[in-house]
Amino acid sequence: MTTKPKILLAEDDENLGQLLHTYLQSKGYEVTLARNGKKAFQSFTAGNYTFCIFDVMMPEMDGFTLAKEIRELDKKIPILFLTAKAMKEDKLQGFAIGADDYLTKPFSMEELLARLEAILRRVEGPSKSADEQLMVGTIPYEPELRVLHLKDGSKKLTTKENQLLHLLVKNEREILDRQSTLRAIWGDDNYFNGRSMDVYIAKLRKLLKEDPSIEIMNIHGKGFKLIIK
Amino acid sequence: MTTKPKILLAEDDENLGQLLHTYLQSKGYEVTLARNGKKAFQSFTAGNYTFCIFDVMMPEMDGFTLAKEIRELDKKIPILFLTAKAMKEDKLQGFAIGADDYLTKPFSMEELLARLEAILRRVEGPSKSADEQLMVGTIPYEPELRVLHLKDGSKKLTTKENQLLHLLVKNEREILDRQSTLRAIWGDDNYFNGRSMDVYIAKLRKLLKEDPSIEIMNIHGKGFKLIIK
DNA sequence: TGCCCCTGTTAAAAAACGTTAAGCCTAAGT
DNA sequence: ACTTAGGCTTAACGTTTTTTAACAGGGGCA
Repeated sequence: MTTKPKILLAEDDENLGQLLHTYLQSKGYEVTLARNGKKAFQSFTAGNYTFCIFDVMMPEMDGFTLAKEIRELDKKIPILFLTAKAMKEDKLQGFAIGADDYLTKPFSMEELLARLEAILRRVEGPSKSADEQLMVGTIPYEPELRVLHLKDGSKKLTTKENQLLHLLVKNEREILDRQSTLRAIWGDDNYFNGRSMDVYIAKLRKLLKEDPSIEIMNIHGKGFKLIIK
Repeated sequence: MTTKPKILLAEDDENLGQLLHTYLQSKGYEVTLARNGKKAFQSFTAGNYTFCIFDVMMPEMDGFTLAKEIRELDKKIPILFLTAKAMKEDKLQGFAIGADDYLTKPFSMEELLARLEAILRRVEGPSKSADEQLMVGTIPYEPELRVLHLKDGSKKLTTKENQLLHLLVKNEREILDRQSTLRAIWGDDNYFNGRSMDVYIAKLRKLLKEDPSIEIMNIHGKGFKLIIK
């Protein structure tokens, strides 16, 4: 099966819902967005889905109950939960085990995508590899292999260099928010991690200097933005 | 056709444990009985199981936590819980959704068997049973026999080499978390075991060098990742 | 203008990892 | 009991990666 996976997304928050919808679509998934559990359930029975993402807290029918109902119909479809931060540990535990995965709000899109793809990979077998070849300006870049193909030989990136560059590239022409980025890569946005990030921005700038049309622009007080002229 | 499924049974009650053990064996399963969660975890990492049955209440490490640790290493292995009757509803819910199934004590052997086989039937798919022949890049690898078929003869792996390689292979393209791995194979993630693991990574790298498309990549501060280019 | 906070950059310090070899333990054979 | 061999751990040393420090500009705003 090489068709793109169909994802059922149940999220009542308009903003987050739309955001996830467009993001996942841009990553090549076919997404159905349902505003509550009941609608989600209806969609589920109508369509042929390969993956579910449910917000736990929703009107009409919560993600919990929804999952239960769906498990009645399909015992093996992967379900990923989005849970509120305030959720109690012992409840979370329940999810952690049985749900295929769960994410605590707030989370980064990248994190969601990573988890999702990890699960899909397992379920579908190692048939397709996400071994994409991106371009940063004129420079070929393979994020999975952490390699940048510069004119004078290939440069292996370090973990952090790669994470940061990958984020920049995936969000080309969009502001990469300082705080979110720090939380995504460093786990915490304290002062020192911030400085560390600045150091890595400098490193990347130096690496990418070979193509003068590439610019990592600073948006004062906001973050960075990758621009290809 | 596959060989008989290997079941990991974790149950602290001697009587019930023995009973289930013999019963399941008589039904054609290969069963390993662990008396507590910690031992179960060790067994899990040592052997190649297709199914788990965990008592929720156990000394050392409860079935809950056990499942959580195991899910770090194998996202799709079916887990069936045995729960006490007195268990609270909302905790049960957690299980109900995510666990592949659960049984409330007391239950009949027949019931257990029925559920077990129901799950196995629907999971079956690409049956990854014992004595399978995996491929690491172009190198044939038999985890059960702990043998790697290199160009210049077969190499018998040591216990640790095999455990680590098996984990890497099962989690190809995914990060193998340092801590989880250490707990899984060494039982404890202290400094020295960490260094020991690094030594084994070096050994594996040397062994697998014959296929240059194989890379054991380090994710700084996180763990390792097996990548086949 | 002057001040403060944010960023740019380089270098030093610290932490994590890579690798080889020596030590230690255990189990098997004598 | 002695010896040997294999497997695992610890030590030692080298390298890489990341963080922290230090200093130098800049941007925005009173």
